[in-house]
Amino acid sequence: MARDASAAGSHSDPKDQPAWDGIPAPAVRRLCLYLRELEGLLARGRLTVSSKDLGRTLGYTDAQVRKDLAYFGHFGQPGIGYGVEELIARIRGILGTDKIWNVVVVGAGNIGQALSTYRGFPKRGFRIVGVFDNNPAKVGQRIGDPPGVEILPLDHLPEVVASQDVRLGIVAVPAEAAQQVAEALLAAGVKGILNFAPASLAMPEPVAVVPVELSLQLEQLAFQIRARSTRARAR
Amino acid sequence: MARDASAAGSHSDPKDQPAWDGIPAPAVRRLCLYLRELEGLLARGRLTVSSKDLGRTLGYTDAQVRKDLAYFGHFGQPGIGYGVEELIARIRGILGTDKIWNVVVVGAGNIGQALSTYRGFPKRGFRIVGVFDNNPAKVGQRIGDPPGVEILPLDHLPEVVASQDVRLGIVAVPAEAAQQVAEALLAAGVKGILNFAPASLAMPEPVAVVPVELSLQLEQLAFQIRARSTRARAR
DNA sequence: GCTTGTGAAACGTTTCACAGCA
DNA sequence: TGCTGTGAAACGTTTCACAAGC
Repeated sequence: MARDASAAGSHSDPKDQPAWDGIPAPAVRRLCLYLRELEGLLARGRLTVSSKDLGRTLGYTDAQVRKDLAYFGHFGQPGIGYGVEELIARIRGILGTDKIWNVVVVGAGNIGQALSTYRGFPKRGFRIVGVFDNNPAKVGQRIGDPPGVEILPLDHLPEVVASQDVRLGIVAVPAEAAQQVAEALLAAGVKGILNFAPASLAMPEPVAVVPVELSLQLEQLAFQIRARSTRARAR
Repeated sequence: MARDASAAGSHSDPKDQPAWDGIPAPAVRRLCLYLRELEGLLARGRLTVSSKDLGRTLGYTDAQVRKDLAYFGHFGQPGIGYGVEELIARIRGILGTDKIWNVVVVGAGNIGQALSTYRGFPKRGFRIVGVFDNNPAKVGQRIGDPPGVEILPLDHLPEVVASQDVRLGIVAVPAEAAQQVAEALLAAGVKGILNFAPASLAMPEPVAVVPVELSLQLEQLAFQIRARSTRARAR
């Protein structure tokens, strides 16, 4: 199916798009998980790790781990394994998170505010440099404790995106406003959108959209649980 | 790879596990998206929809839509398409969201509180019936405006889960506490966990875990954007 | 005409199995 | 011996193409 710039919902999320440049999307996903695992190992003083050890806690086979890493180069030593510290640096380099990414959040409701102050982001190389909302009651307020970023009206978006080289945006507005907000982000020059709104965003190709709608996740969990209990009943 | 009850991180999320009862996980994911799309169509007064129309806005082919639906039965009429209202009911039945699911949230930090008051959940059949936190400063407070559920200490978890038939739990605590909290949920009888903590949860088979760590999503988006620009540069 | 449902082909990903190396 | 990296096989999912139905 064509996904050209004129197409309506290109909805290009990592689970749909099979691969970027020959790298399977699931492999990229796992890379992020390996990174988290490796950081834990490093904290515990581990110097090297085998593909088997790295995969075990995550529930993957050793072959899977090796294939995933081999897409990007030869990082391991036969008989030894992978150097924990080196592999962390390599994966960060692959993901691009060895440098800081500036991010804007649109929507200062509960979710937007929670994301804006989420401590996990800075730890991983993402910095929230702007929070936007058109609600006059919210504009001007500062988010967080201690107060941090000021909530700005949406028309300041282009300025902030341009001046701070922002490439990522988070949409945390109601479904009705989502498309419009996404278009504003696109126009401002953002290259990727994390979408928390319960709506499909129609975006032209150059913008990547990852839908993280929260109900969606619960729905899948619900199906999974029911499938299991049904299976159990069938036995 | 064996994923038996004794294995460490079984980490059984929908993108890893290829299928439940022969249904591909991606198909279930898309089912949730179709549902959202159909609700929009219903609101706009549409009575029937073809697989082509339903797929278009989401970026899927007509064949994909038909195959996904065909896993569960014959809902369409040749020459006509699918009845919007009927299909909504069918998909809800498949996902199990035609009935209300009670959910508990553990962790009353920013994310936990935002989730506890998220309006999208009740609309989709999920009701938050308990919020837990061991921080004495938080226990006893009521979340939301107007004030709703009271924050309870973790030792009330088993009682609430049992009395309200809770099958789903959301983990919104720091990484260090995540495994312990997950075990408490398991012990209380929860069947599925949505994990917002940046840690892999080791859970025995009967519990399904969906990791939704927020940094993970941004990391994948970052890789995607870089892959695109690299590709563009290579041309 | 248009649309569904579905076998069969095409495609992509994961697993296997082993050569090569520390 | 233990481990990586990798072709080849196995597996699963998506796309194609068309018979059957409205």
